Amino acid sequence: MPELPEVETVVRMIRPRLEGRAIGAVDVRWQRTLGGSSARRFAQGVRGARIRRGWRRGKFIVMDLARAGRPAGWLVGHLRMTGRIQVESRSVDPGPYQRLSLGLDDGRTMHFVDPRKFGRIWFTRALDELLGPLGPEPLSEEFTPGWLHAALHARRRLLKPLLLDQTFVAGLGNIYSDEALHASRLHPLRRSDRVSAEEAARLHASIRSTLRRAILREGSSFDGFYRTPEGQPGSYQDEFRVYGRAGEPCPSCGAPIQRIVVAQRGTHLCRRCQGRPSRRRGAATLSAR
DNA sequence: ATCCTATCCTGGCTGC
DNA sequence: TGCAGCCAGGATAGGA
Repeated sequence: MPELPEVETVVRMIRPRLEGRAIGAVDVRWQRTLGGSSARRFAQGVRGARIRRGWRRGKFIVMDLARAGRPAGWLVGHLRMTGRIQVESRSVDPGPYQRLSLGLDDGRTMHFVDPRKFGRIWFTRALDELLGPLGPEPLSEEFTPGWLHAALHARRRLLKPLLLDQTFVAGLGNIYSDEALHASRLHPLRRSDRVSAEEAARLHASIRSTLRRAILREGSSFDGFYRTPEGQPGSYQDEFRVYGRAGEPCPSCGAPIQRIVVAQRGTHLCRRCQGRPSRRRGAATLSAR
């Protein structure tokens, strides 16, 4: 699923094809891709605008738009689970899952393709309404071990759902949360306010190294969905230590990887390496789906 | 404050 | 072979 490393890869690849281009024809094939906005309003916002710069915030793809050299709102995309962005010459058929297409002034077309229809593309003049709630970028200078420790103690949440919460830290999803927790030897059911400064520092380092390594590998592909805009799979799935490896031996200690369900998400861990969950009042949130 | 469930969606899988 | 039913998952809304 596209998480921070996949979205970063997409942005790096589409930037050179989109920056400087002006948007022409707007073709909306699935209304709800626009997230409630009307096709007319969307088209008015983007048609004729020029893309100045493309960048990433969390799992959002952001394109600064301009008209006559002046800022004119933003084109924002979120791939959710199965969204893809392809920039192709006009003759290339985007296939049956085409949801939205934007003509470009170099004769090419940017397609948003999304089998499961969860992805969204917005035009907005108030970028902060979309990005404002996000927590810090985990690869930014703002994200420090000290900040993480304090932030963990400001909440009383289980680690796994907290890492998935985009208002806590932006960009982690199910895969990289599991991988980072394993690398830091912390159980996904540990309570955030009971994590020591040393453990928080470990988690901080693990989140960063996992994401950086995954970016180098252009993300993870394993279910046929995620592909780079070049159409190539990423390769970080070859380095998964726990995700999707239930029953296989832990690469650190050899004990079998377990799969539990936390916050409705498949969660993978090594019980030997990652210790025990924090004791909670009442029964645990552990259910075997 | 935090948790849980349902919702949005479809392709792929399981089991009959 | 065909088909019903379940499952995955990011984000969010609403209820407990």
